[in-house]
Amino acid sequence: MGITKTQIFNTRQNELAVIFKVLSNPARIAILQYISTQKACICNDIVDEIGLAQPTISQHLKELKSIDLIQGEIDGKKVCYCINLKKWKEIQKLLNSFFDKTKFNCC
Amino acid sequence: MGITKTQIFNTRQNELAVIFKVLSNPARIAILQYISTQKACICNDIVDEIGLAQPTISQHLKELKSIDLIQGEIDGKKVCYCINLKKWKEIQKLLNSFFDKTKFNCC
DNA sequence: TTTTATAATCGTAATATTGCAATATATAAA
DNA sequence: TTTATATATTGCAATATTACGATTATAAAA
Repeated sequence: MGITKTQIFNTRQNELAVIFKVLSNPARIAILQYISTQKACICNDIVDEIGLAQPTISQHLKELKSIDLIQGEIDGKKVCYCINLKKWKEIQKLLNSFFDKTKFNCC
Repeated sequence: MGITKTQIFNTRQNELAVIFKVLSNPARIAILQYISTQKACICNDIVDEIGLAQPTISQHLKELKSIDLIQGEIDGKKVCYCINLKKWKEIQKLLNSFFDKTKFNCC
């Protein structure tokens, strides 16, 4: 088939899967790391920094935005991308909760 | 194209992406949660528990095994799947390190 | 207004993922 | 040995993802 059967899982499970999916690409990991190291709100040097074409980067940024992990502020003809600190910490907490709640009663 | 350009990213970035990819499916999340709630080393009631066909579950288990997140011990004609506690904690630490190292100097 | 620069969107090719039926394998029970 | 049960593997159809060229939209600069 090719389509994930989200209907048979609960909201939390699907939510976790979506977050993990957004993070499941090295380009998006690299973009997040790069954005976070910039002192000023540096924008599409991302294209120069990462070795991918501009439409590709733009698409990855869109996916990161889809879960609010980053925000883009328009600054003239440039767009300034920043990590959404609130969401970032929220997600970290959510993932830790997943890892902590999974118990090891077995073997 | 359709292929991720892993060559242009570093080992850590690719490693993180692979871990996130394995976790990026609600069936695999559900399997991990189910395995972890079982007191005894219960095996493939997983198929009955999750609403997916046996070959599909088998494939998901294989992917979870690919990063050593679970282990399967053969017990007669059954196989007993358990979470690999060591790896589990290792991955949690790795993800936290990723989340912690990402700074917020921006906006 | 025209040009230039920046970033988003569209369309598409290559490849990956999801899920399942059919089949294979392996072990236990009869 | 035969049969039944549990799990893995194979092959395939449907769909998703990745990447990029071409194009479009927007705004600053000339």
